[in-house]
Amino acid sequence: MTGAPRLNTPRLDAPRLNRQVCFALYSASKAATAVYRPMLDELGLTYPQYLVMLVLWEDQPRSVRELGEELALDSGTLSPLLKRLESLGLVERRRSAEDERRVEVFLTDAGTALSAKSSAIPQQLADAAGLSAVELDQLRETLGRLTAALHSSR
Amino acid sequence: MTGAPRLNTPRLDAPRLNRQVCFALYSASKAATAVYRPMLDELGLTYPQYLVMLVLWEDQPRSVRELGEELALDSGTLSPLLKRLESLGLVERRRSAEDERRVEVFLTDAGTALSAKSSAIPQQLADAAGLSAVELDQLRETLGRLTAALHSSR
DNA sequence: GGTAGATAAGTTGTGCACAATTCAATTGTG
DNA sequence: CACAATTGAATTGTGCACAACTTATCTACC
Repeated sequence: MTGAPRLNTPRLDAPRLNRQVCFALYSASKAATAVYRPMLDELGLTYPQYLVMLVLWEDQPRSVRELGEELALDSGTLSPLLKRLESLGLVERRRSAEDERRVEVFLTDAGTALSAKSSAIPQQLADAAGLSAVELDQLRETLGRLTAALHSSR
Repeated sequence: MTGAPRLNTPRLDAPRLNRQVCFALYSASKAATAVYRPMLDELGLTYPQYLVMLVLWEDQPRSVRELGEELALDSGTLSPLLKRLESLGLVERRRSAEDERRVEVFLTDAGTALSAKSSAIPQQLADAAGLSAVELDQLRETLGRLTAALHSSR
């Protein structure tokens, strides 16, 4: 491996490309939440609130810290969001008995029941995406590697 | 084309997959802006402000409406953002003489000069992304199709 | 030329997202 | 045991993002 670096693929304009990729990411993410919005409106949820409910539907209770790790959100975002979910009657927050610093988030019956109402949403999104299952899988994999690389670069 | 529908690729769990893709999108977008943040801090810009400057560096003046079309942002987001750029001394806003409904956004000398200081950012991002130029190109293309499909589904 | 409808920008209100700070509870160490 | 450092959650402040609304201007059509 000596000599001048030489790419075995056509040289692309990486900086401009990268800018386009970052904007494409920002743009696609906004477009996806815009498609979610009318569906989630019927549940009375925002997209971040829906993400929290998805985590809780998988396993509960979860502490605020655990939710934050799963979703990459800090307490500054989660604390008021969870208060809104609580005032909607979907979750309850209780101080942990073992460690009184921790706040455990539980689903209420209404919170558990909401899962059924949300079951059609993923398929609707998949339909709106206009990509094949294989493409979606590849996209998810690439985005996962990208996110990991971006995090490790800090 | 008769008979039961049959996919020529392994059946993947589209709903769960799709949920993962949407979260991966949301997550990657946040990770990218987090990598931008310390670089943009040195310019005194946020990521959305940087996007506006990128558009203006390409061609100016631009009306608020034109900026909104390029970036998919409405006046509720752009009006206060542009005021902040103006108070930073980077842009100027003037009512158009031909159409007094329009507000034209111009770069100041300081705004033009900032372009040079930002020139290293795209390459730094490309480095942090950890993907090849070909992968970035494919990602951009897929995201573009995804965004278009999501928009047309509304 | 007068008026209805469309368009451009701004304002208001709600809800993230995140940095920085605060406070209480817990853990580790001498 | 004491107490410094750490951890978990909440609070404060700034800046998007977007829906809904307001105001001013412009265009079309009569």
